[in-house]
Amino acid sequence: MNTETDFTFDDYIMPTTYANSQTKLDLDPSFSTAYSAPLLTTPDIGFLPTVFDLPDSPPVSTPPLLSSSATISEKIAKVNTLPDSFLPQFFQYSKETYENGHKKKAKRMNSTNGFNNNNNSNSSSNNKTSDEDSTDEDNQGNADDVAAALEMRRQIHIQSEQKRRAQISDGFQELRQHLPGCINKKMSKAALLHRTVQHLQHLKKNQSSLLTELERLVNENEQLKKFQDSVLQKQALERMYHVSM
DNA sequence: CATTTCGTGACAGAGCACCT
DNA sequence: AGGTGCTCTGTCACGAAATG
Repeated sequence: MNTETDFTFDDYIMPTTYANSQTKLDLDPSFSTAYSAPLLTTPDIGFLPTVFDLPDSPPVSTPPLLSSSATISEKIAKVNTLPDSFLPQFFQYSKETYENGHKKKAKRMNSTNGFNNNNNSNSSSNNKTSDEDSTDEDNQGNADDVAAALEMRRQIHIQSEQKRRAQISDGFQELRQHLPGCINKKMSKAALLHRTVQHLQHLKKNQSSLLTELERLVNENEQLKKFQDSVLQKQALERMYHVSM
């Protein structure tokens, strides 16, 4: 399990199928490493840490248990909080825009200056021609320049719109990849969005039931631990009684 | 025929230059 | 310093064309 700061998208989305419990719950590291004893497998729960370790050997020093309320609350908060490493994916485009800001500004300045310079050169040429009286050729040249500028602006606008649509399409394609049953399946964008909402609701429901089950197991483990302690205490007293006899 | 793709105009926001 | 005008960029909505 990754640390809280090293969180990936896959870690964030909890697995949907736990029925065949070959996949064990990915709990807190302290939980899985604390119990080196083999795990009891139960048909409904899937796994259960063994707390019954009752040979004559002295009681094993058990690591600190998960405190039911605090840890569960922490789990819930963790699951419902976006990890930092996930956030840049949302702001990727803005970040690129920010990082390229200076380049774009410079480019813009160059283009505007170039355009203005052209205009200035044109105006200067106009001044020259104004001395010689304006001719149809100059008017035609200005008209051509304006038309070229408009055409360039139009092409830029078209490319900008194409880029934007490509980003949207990529987003839908990526979304499709993450939705079970939607890969390589023909589905309209509206249906895809609807399916996404359904899937999110399903994940939230699964998450809720898993956290409930986790809480139940932690409580059960605490009860078993108390029972283990009482049994060990009883055994110790009986040993003392037999020795003194 | 529903859906997607594409070009286009309109608009908002940001940045810059120029003017007062 | 603040106002103004201009340009650029990104976004949205619309209609037409293309697609399956």
